[in-house]
Amino acid sequence: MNERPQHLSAEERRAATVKAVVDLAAEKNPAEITTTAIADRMGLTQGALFRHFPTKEAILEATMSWVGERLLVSVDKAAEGAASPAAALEAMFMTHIGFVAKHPGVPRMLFGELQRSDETLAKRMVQTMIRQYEQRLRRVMEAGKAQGELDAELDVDAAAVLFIGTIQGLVMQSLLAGKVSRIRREAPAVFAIYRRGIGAAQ
Amino acid sequence: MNERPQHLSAEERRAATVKAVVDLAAEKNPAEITTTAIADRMGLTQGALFRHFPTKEAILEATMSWVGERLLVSVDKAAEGAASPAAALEAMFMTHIGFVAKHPGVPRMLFGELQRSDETLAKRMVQTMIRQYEQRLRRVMEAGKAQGELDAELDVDAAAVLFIGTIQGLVMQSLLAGKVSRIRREAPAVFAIYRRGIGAAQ
DNA sequence: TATGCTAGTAATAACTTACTCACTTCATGG
DNA sequence: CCATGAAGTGAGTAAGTTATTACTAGCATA
Repeated sequence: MNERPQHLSAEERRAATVKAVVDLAAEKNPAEITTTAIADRMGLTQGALFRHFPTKEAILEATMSWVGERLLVSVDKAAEGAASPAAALEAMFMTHIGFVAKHPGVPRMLFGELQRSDETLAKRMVQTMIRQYEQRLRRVMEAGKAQGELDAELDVDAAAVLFIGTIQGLVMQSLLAGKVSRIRREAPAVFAIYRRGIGAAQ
Repeated sequence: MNERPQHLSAEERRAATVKAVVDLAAEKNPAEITTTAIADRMGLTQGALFRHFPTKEAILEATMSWVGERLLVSVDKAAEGAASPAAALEAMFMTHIGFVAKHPGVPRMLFGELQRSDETLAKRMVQTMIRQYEQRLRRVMEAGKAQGELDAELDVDAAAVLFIGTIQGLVMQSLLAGKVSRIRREAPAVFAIYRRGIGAAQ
């Protein structure tokens, strides 16, 4: 669990902390991630964390920032290379699923953060991120409608909600089964139904 | 917050406790529901709770049991009265959404329970409940396939996952917006897309 | 090599949590 | 009407939480 501590620069240490949080979230309830657990994972004493972050909140903020950037960037990149709006949606979906399969703790943390009753910065960061994500989805879908690939009557707001729900459903399934591997295997079939729901009539 | 305490029978007190937990979950992070918060809500001292439940875990188990019964029964009843498999699915969906709108804390608690790393009884109860739910969905969908109302090629496992994800997406949206009212308004449009995804080709 | 700075330690303060228990209050049947 | 058992009180405990701080180890460079 804990190796011998090594001197890292402040920047490296902050990055290592974020990585530790993301890793821990994959293994246990994000609500149970204590500063002690983070420090143990890094082979550090608990107090040392507060050399680099003023509060635990700040650790969560840094983690949300990391997640937001990585996820949006990779999803954007996937959409860019696609030949059509529908292909872009599928690429976004599969990239997102790949990200989640690689970092299973991420969707749990996001959902957990959204549940918090107090209005923290970390929570607002998650809200902003999801809204940006939805905006991207709506844009692609509007393009799909315009060129006739998607249903002309499609309610893009509802479709964006369902897109995210589709992923959430797969995450829930992986929690049920206790293993993340299923998520990758089941994703195509689930997306196929979604794709059919938004597509133009045959 | 707390009224004057009244003497209740053990059975009534246990029921009141479950209700307090469900209510609290609607307002705050389920992870933050402490025994003190529950007792306060009931106008009781914290120690009194342990006259009726041996542990906090037992309180959660009782709550999960309450949720499971109520949800499954009302969904079953909705499906029974439907004219066709597709109508049954829609009735189940709308009933489920109605339940969630009435008890917004419920889906959060279920998800939170699934996230727990330790194998508690409450967690296993949630797993069992969702599996039963999926089984009912699959049965209705198979009937829909058989009579040609649903796509003959439909992957019912994936469709069941997506059904639950559809609800989960709406819950997430209500967390984003901070109000539950939206969920009822947006549900029909989201279900319409889902319905289209599983329906027979035109 | 000496010096100054940064990272890390370890003890602990301040607080919260679930749970316990000796005692008190209540309500109801003989 | 009062004895008795159940429900409730409130003070307490042990364990665990974030955060603070006096001190130490390690690195870079003048």
